[in-house]
Amino acid sequence: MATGRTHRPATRSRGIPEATVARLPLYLRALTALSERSVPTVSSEELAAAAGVNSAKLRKDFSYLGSYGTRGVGYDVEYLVYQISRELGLTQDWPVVIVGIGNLGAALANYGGFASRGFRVAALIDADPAMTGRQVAGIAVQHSDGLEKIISDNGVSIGVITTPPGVAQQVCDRLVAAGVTSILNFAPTVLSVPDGVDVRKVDLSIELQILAFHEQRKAGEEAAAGTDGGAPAVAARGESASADKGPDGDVPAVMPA
Amino acid sequence: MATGRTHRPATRSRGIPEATVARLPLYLRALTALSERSVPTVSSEELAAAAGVNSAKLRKDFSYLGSYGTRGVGYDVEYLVYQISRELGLTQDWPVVIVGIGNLGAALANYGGFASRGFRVAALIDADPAMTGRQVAGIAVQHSDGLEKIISDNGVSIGVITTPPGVAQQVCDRLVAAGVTSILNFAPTVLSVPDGVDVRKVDLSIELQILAFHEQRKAGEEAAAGTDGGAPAVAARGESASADKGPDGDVPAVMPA
DNA sequence: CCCTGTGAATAGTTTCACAGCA
DNA sequence: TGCTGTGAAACTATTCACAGGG
Repeated sequence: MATGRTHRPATRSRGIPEATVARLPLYLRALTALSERSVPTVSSEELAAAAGVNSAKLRKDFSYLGSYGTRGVGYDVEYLVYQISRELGLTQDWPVVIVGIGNLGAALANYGGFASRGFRVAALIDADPAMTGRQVAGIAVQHSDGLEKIISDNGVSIGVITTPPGVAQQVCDRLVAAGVTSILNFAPTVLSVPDGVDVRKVDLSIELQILAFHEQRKAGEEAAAGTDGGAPAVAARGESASADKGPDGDVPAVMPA
Repeated sequence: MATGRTHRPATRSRGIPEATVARLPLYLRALTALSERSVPTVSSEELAAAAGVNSAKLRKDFSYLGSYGTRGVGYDVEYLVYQISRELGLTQDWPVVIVGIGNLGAALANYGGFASRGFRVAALIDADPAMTGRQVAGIAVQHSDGLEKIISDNGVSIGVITTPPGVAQQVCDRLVAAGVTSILNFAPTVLSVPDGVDVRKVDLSIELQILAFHEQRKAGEEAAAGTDGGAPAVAARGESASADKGPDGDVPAVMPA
């Protein structure tokens, strides 16, 4: 696996922390909303509130991009929209393919948030011949036989996998072999990819499980409180009852790896 | 708004780090697969590979749960499945409602990963009268007028929001008022909730944007043929605006695999 | 003054490396 | 001997608090 090789000489002129990168889209969305309301400038405090983070964090994040604010005033909304877009690479066009057109694939194809950023759904691909030719979100579904050609004809470097888990790895392999170097995986499987290929995963049930964990803590917390009969207290072995967890509104997206 | 508690006791007891909690579902999935293949025990090295993490991390994670392994041997698969399930609160039944039955809501309703864990879709709710009564994943969609009654009748404490962003906050408010204390939000909006309510969000376009960021770096990388000479003033100061990307070193893969 | 930008302090996470038990 | 469990070190991220420009 990862082989610890390359020990980056720590050259860090332009090294934006992962945690910051993961928040840039958040700021961008908030800024876009302000822009649509023709708000000209915004303070770190206001923008932070709109993005759901705290202002010190936001200022620190922006400091990695450069000094784009004006002391005593705030940030110019349009300028910041542009800078963040550029930093994220959204000023260019990213053709994307979605493989596996079930409900989830269709949901993604219809999702407005893609087109409004730099993403363009170049193709929808499915292995089921019955799906081929069907229109989803105004795009004709193509059969997976042509996957390689579709990738190279469209210069696709980002692929989205929304197939059943059983075929996700082989779809992934084909995507990578065809030239895709970034994959967003919705299938509940661990994908293995060669060095140089990025994978991010979104796992629907993991998020729920994390919520359940915290929910359970809450339930245990009100120890003596006789709540409704809806929640059966599971009394396993010697339980701890003390649970403490900073409730916390701003948990970033899915999970930085 | 961190308000809430000052700081946790922090000492020993039962404070499992968030990062660890977020990985437990991953381990659980890998273990479940092993269990289905009737594998009796597994070493940290093997399990880590299956879950896509490194073994030191996995052992550290497990050490927060207790000492469930056997030195020189590994972990008992069934026992660990049980322990993790219990820790995550999956040994109890979690009725869940999904609000907003578009493609995404339907995808979630059909998602097998829920039922197989402790989650049960108690109701599908939509504001569109045309959806009411329609069957999705074998469950009849109910109108949102009855939301409060559905929540309390079923003792629901976890809600999933898959509505358009414009109505997400009001749906959220109603869920919370009706007693929901954990929310999984798929709408691209920042939800505000009272203290004590957990919100996690899954944002499809954010993930793509993060990929685009790294993808852009890769593309610019070949330009950096010249060795990055002496590190410029560490301060990252100066060198403001302009200059499209002065890409440098590599960005490690998001997920070593 | 107000608000940004940022060093310094703190908190949280990962990795190392090895003691110790089956 | 082989593998877990865990302190300690290294690294990353967040928060504080204030210097300093507008």
